[in-house]
Order: sequence, then structure tokens, then C-alpha cells
Amino acid sequence: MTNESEKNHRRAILDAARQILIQDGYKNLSMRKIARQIGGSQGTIYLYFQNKDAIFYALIDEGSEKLYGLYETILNTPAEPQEHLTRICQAYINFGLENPSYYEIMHITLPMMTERFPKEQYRRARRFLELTAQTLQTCAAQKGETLSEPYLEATLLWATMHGVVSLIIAQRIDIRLDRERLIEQTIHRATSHYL
Amino acid sequence: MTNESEKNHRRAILDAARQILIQDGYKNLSMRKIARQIGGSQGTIYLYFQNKDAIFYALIDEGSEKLYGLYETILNTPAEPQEHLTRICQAYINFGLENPSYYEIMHITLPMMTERFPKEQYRRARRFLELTAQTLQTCAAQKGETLSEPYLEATLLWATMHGVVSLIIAQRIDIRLDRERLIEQTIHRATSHYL
DNA sequence: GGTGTTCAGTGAACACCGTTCATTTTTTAC
DNA sequence: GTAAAAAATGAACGGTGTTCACTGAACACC
Repeated sequence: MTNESEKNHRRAILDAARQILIQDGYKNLSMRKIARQIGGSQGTIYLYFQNKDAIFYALIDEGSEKLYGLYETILNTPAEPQEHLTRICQAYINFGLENPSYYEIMHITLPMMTERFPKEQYRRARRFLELTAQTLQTCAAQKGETLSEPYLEATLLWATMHGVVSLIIAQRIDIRLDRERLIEQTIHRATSHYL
Repeated sequence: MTNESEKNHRRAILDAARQILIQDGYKNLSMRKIARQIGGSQGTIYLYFQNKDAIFYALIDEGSEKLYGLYETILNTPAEPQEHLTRICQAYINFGLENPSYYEIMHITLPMMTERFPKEQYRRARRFLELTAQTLQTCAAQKGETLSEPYLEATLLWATMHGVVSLIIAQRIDIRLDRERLIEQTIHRATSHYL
């Protein structure tokens, strides 16, 4: 190993992996490449991660944490619940589009190509849904209503957002369509029920 | 090679690839494994496909064709346009859930792990959207309305359906939720605007 | 200082991978 | 029956993820 960073090899490995992922794609991410990037040898990585998949799992965790943090920040800023709802939807989509490497790892890439993901980790990656469900409840409450299945409704909302984000990232959307308008319409349609 | 099937090595390779994909996942699909399965050698496959990615491309094409066929069958069966709309939405979701290997290859797997997909092929995989747009137009027409951007609206609908299907396939949906209800609600919410 | 123990770090080695291509086998055409 | 063409092979190349016997620096104790 080079020098400094006593215990931050883990961090360095994760950063290197993410950088390579962005730059060269999944197919070109290898343990040896990460090792070269951090200035160590391939064996070293195995002192910090059980295997290649574990690196992905760690990145997913980081991504989930990041998204959850964004939601918390928004919801801790005082505003009408409807405003909160719109903002978290925008935040979700922006998060996906601005962090495609996180997003792809979190949602698109993994299930097929690694062994099945530890359940506990899936659960944590879903924490933002609880915040969504709460927000939906608050919106409904303001209209004098109560949602009988807020968590299901949050999941519906999630699915819609995820659909747009993943199709955009995968470049599957017809280029003739205006991306901004598509996003705006998606949010509008998906949330209008609660406004 | 074994015997029979003069020119259907292509078919055999595709079937073998799909079977291995279902059984062992992407990570365990290799050219040598396909070769073993069809009873040939690894080099043989290269007589029928340029490389491993080309096998995926062919499977995507098959999947697109299959989906388009389903849509055509539904739309050629006389019914109210609203009925058509609901049916194609159901068909899309069912197609995804019943053919996860096709679906994952078509939408989830590829962009990250292979070189960028030929544009022409993406276009063909999107043909079903034109049928969707038409159906939406017909629905609107019956209400005396005209959609200014039917293709955008079809894409919105697609994104929503894709969101649910991909989250379900990836097993990301909370197991406490009722899957049937989630699907039913998704279709209901996504189409109610046009009914 | 010397000695023993620990442990992060190494990189050769193993069994695989996708892909190429000289060679062999099979089929076809005469 | 034989020559030409086509199809199929599998060894070889340079990569992969992962393991593990080994190194050598750091520390504790005498």
C-alpha cells in the first residue's frame, strides 16, 4: 500500500470501484483494476471485503443512506405536506439521474449478476418508503382523509419513479421525447391523487 | 455436434442460453457452458453469433417480438378501447412476470454489462409503444378528446408498468404487500385517466 | 538489543472466462 | 472416388475472481 490512510482502505476501495464503474462500466470492473487504482495488490482487497459482490453491497448501502438523508433533509424543512411530496419525488428522480452508478448498482444491476442480496440489506434500502408513506398520510390527513394502505401507496409511487429513472438511465426512452417534460408529467400524474 | 437440427443451431444456442440464464443467473452463463449444453464446442457458437453480447441482443429481439405479438392479438380482438387498454397493461405485466429471463435481459441487465446496444434494436424493442399510443388515442377519442402527445403518454404508462415489473422481478417489493393488489392498483391508477 | 508473536500486505497459482484461429472433420459437387 | 468448400473443433491468449503460503513491519516482553 502507498502510505497514509490507516484504516480507510475500505473507503479507498469503494471510491475506486465507483469511479471505475462510472468510467468503464460493470464489465470492466475487476479486482485487479481496483487494486492498481489504490496502489495495492488484488489480495489486499480481500482483507476488507469478502468478495467482489460485497463491494457492491457496501455501495448499495451507501446509496440507500444517501437517499434516505435527502428525504430527511427535505422533510425536516417546514413546508406544506403536498410540497414535501413533490420535493421527495423530484429528489428521488434527481438522485437516480445524478448518481447513475449508485442507482444502477442499487436497482438495475445486481439481482441477476450477483448472488441474491442479503434480505436485511434490501430492507434497509427500503427505509425511504416509510418516509414516503408518512408524507402521503399527512397529505391525506389535510384533506380530512385517511389512507388505509399508505405503505402500498408509497410503493406504487416508488414503482412509478423507479420506472422513469431506470428507463432514462438505460437510455431506453425515445430521444424525440423531452426528458424534462416526461419527468414533470410523471410526478404530476403520480402525485395528483394526493394533492 | 450431436445430430439432427441442420440449421437450428442458432435456436439451440438461444434456448440453451435462456435456460442457463433462468437456472443459474447471468454470472454463471458462459460460452463454454452453452457449448456443453448444446453438445458442441465453444468455437461453434461463434459461427452463429459474433460474440456473447449478440446472443443477448437476439434474445431481446425475440422478447420484443413476443410482446408485440401479444399486443397485436389483444388489439385485434374486438372490444371497447378502454378494455383494450386494461388488457394490454395486464399483458405487459404478465409478460414480465412470466418471462423474467426475457424481461431481465430486455430491460434490467444489459445497459451496464454489455457494450451499448445497437440503436436500431432499441427502436424495435419500443414498437409496442406505438400500439399503446394508438389505444390511448382511441380511448380519448371516445370521450371526445384528443391527446396532444399520445406517444409521451404511452411512455408514461410504460414507465409505470416497467417500474412495478422490474421491482417485483428483482424481489425488491416488501413481502408483506399483496402482489396482486399492487398490480391491480398500479393498472387502475395508471389508466384511470383515460377511462 | 534480542526474541517471539501478530497481522496487514503480497503475488504466484488455480480454475475459470471470452475470443481467435490453425487444424481437422464432414458435406457437397463433380 | 476425389477435390473443394463448409462446418466444427479445441488449444492457446490474455484476461477474470479468489486463495493462501509467505513476507516483513510493528509491537511486547525479557
